[in-house]
Amino acid sequence: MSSKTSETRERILESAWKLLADSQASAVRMSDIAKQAGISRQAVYLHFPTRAELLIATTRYIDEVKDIDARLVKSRSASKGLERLEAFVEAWGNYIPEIYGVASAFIAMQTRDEEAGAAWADRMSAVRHGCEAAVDALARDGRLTLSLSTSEATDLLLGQLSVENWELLRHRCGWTQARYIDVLQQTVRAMLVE
Amino acid sequence: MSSKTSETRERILESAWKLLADSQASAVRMSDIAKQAGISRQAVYLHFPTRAELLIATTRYIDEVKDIDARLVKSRSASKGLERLEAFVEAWGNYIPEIYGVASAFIAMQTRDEEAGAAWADRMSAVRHGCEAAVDALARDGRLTLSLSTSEATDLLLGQLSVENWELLRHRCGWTQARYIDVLQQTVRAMLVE
DNA sequence: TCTGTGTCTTGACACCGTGTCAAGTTGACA
DNA sequence: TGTCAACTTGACACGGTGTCAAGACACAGA
Repeated sequence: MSSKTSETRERILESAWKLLADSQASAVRMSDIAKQAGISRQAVYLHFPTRAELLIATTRYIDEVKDIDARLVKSRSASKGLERLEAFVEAWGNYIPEIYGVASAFIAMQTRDEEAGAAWADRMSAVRHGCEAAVDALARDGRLTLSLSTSEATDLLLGQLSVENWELLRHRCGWTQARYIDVLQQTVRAMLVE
Repeated sequence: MSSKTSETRERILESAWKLLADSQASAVRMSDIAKQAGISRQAVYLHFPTRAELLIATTRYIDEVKDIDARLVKSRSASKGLERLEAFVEAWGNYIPEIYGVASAFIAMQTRDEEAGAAWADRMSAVRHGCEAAVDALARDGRLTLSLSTSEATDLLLGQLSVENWELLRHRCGWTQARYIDVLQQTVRAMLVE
């Protein structure tokens, strides 16, 4: 029964999401996810061939449920570069908490697992495109800092908006989410805008 | 024979350093290090109880050989805050390549290994002190951006000077080391200096 | 020269997590 | 009633860390 299949599949994805969200990411094992979903460990492998593929499917699932595209509309439709940049920082910066669990599982995994590394790199390249679009819009307005090429500015922005930087400020340094967004907008503006 | 002991110990540290420097950090196993040092895997455990302790000892060894303290003298002796900040960015930014191998082994390990996590956090707190000193000097000169507290400015600087950010720019984005230093000095100045 | 001690070797093993395999159960549907 | 797909149980291989025991070897001091 295909509805039964996708029901179980969804329960696995929900379980993975939940566990990754509240525990230390890489401490979540396949058996934990199975237990949470109320099925056997082997049943998980009937739906997802490897841990990496399960993580990949989980991010896609979150993107769907949390509607990443809708969050980016405001940024995409901004007419001025500066406006676009600030909307992008806000949208992505507020999306990081949603995916942080899965993200840190990927980050922990990417050193040992080729597939996970590729999947995460792919995801980051999508973020990079967002950064690039904002930087390009800024350059078109003639407001990009002169000493930076658009590609360098994009790289810097990507680093600023990295999950690792978010983790540092929010978790290790105890910033609030609101302050994180505020300061990042201000910082990025100081860095990139003439 | 204590001279023999420390000779082997040093050979292990050298081997760990070399392997971590040229391969993907977390792919380096205890047995690889043993082979490189020309001894058995078990002999490594006679000198270092765990992989984490070996990594810790390796960073200390590198600090000694590469004389981290000497590199920070210029920054510490700067009279103006801005001068201190730039010297610090240069010193630490140029030190990262030396320790990158071990650093990424720590970063990969910290999620699963409590001890490694603590050791790396400890190391980072030393860097934070350096950041803090630069920020304080800036504040004393009245040149710290008004919208930031000194602790926030310190956190931002730490993020900017993180190994993860260095890796992003140098490895994933292909920046040269010289450009990395240049741009970072400029960026950090734009972010923090009034 | 004998003996003790510290360093290292070989080889075995426990543990943990991932992924595989085989045989059996259950429930829905024709 | 028989078939098929989804799931279960239980076993196992693999790779990496860390432990343990028995023995080789060299060098010290009596």
